[in-house]
Amino acid sequence: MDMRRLEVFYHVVEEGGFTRAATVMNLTQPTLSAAVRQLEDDLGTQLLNRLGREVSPTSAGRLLHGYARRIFALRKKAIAELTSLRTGDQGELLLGGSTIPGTYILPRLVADFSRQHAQIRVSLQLAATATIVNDLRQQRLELALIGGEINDRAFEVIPCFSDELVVIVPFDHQWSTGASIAEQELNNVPLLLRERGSASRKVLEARLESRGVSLDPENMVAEVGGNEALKQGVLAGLGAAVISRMAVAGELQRGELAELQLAGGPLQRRFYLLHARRVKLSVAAERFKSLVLSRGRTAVDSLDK
Amino acid sequence: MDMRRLEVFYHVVEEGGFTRAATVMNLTQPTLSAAVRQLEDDLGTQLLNRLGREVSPTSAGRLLHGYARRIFALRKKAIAELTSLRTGDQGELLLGGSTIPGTYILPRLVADFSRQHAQIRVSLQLAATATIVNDLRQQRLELALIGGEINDRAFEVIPCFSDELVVIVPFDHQWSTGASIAEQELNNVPLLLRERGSASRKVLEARLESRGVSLDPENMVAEVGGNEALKQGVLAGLGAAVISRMAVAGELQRGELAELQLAGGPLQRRFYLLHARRVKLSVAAERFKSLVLSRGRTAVDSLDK
DNA sequence: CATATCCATAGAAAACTCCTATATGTAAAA
DNA sequence: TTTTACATATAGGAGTTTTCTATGGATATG
Repeated sequence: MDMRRLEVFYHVVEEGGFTRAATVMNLTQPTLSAAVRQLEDDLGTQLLNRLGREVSPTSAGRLLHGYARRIFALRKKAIAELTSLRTGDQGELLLGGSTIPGTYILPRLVADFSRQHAQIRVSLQLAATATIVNDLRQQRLELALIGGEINDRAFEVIPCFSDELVVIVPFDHQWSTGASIAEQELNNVPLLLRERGSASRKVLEARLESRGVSLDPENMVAEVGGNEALKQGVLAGLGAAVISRMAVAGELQRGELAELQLAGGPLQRRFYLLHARRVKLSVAAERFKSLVLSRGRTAVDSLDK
Repeated sequence: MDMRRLEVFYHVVEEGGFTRAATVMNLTQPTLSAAVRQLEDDLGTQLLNRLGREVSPTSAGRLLHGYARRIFALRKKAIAELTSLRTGDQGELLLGGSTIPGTYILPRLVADFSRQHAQIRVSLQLAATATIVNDLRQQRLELALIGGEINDRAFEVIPCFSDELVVIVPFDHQWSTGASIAEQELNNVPLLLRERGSASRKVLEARLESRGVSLDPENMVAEVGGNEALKQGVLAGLGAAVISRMAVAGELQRGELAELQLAGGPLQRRFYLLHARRVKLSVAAERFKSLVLSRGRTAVDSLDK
């Protein structure tokens, strides 16, 4: 069943005649005549009773007209929704975040964004960097902010926001009065570490390597699979740890944990905003990207110096 | 938004690629490429992300695909319903009947028809002949069985079924023993009549006129607007009446009323099956028409002799 | 009975659809 | 990295379809 002809038929019924319908559709009457006849041939059913003055649908015609109305209403609605999606009035935004940015950075950005774009549903998935990247590739996510570095030309990667890893000890630790320690001294105390492969641990190891120090396995009290658990371990007095400042900002301020300066200077790390290069961003995602960059770009620029 | 292109887009998403969709649609891949591109231009929105290996919809594309699925499902359903309507498997039949045929003939026919075509909803409207004819003209009814004669080439009129008007008197009436009376004798007893213009009255007046008799207004006890009321009047002993045999068959059999033979022979009248000539009958109506004619045609043939 | 109005038909012009051939790009294999 | 396989994009032309103009036929109205 040809949709164009169905549309002609629909208008003919709606206007109660070929000539009137032709006017509405900006076509000529013979065109509509032919279209309806072809539709009737196609369906093998007479759809209209042609009376002299006007035209009325047969029972088959009434049935079909009901369907046609629903079909063209759907089309109209689809166009309207596409338009409002194109102008960014509504839509869905699927975000991903690795642990630190997903916990301490994105929630605030999402809140601000949602306030400005109440019609856009935002979903934020927290997961390991590798999972996030995979979901981006399969388009289960559109945009993500992660901690690990990505070297894949399939993704557009924009450095964005930064974080400092700090050495923390319990507030009553022997070092808690010392303002600064050398990197090698980390081997002199029980140390809690994140798991091998985590971004935090990579940054720490890179710093130690540049100083010619390697971690003494004897000192590792625990390998912990999460920043919160790591923090709890230090709070419990198990030892020292290197952790994102964002994760312990509260505890440091309240004096529950003490912070030490590393001799080699602050341990900086970057976060990265990324999305699949070939997937066109939705208007919503484009807007969120702008928001993230306007907030997080300046912080990175200072790191580059 | 062109429906043909929407259909192409729908299949491309459904099959996950242009080439596969082209195979399914019996078209070539460049055709689909062009169609989707034109659809995207038309809507001003990118609908598909063309990755190297395969193709996936953008968020706009997913939205549109949902609508497309519903639209084409509706079309499919419409075709299915039209087909079952064309083969007469289901549908609606709007019948009309004037008093006598609508009360004493059509109900039985409708019952038989419904038993054979359980899927077809039948509605039967009883009304005066003029109302029925008007409803046929406006297509509120498809087919009707009436008593009055119609002279309008807009209708196909088929004589069908017949009825006899009989003279009835109360069972204890002075005439109730007499087997036959002359027409002019009707003026010698109180007479109940149907209203002027009713088909029954026209038939009676025509017979009297052919005998050179006219009704004596003095004798008319009542002009009654309905056969049932007329019958009750005679049963109550108000006088004699001329009425359809069908309306009093039970009373005659039970001896509650007595029947007289007119000297001029039985007063026959015909019924007519009719429908608007220009309106194509539905399959259901066509079948009902056949049923009516097979039952009612023979009875009429005998009248023509 | 003439007139106005509406639908059907015929044939030609315009538009579009679809195809073939080819280019380009991507992902997996050598 | 280069090759191979596979997928989409592009260009131009053949074929079909759509649409138009002109005209004829049927019906209701004055």
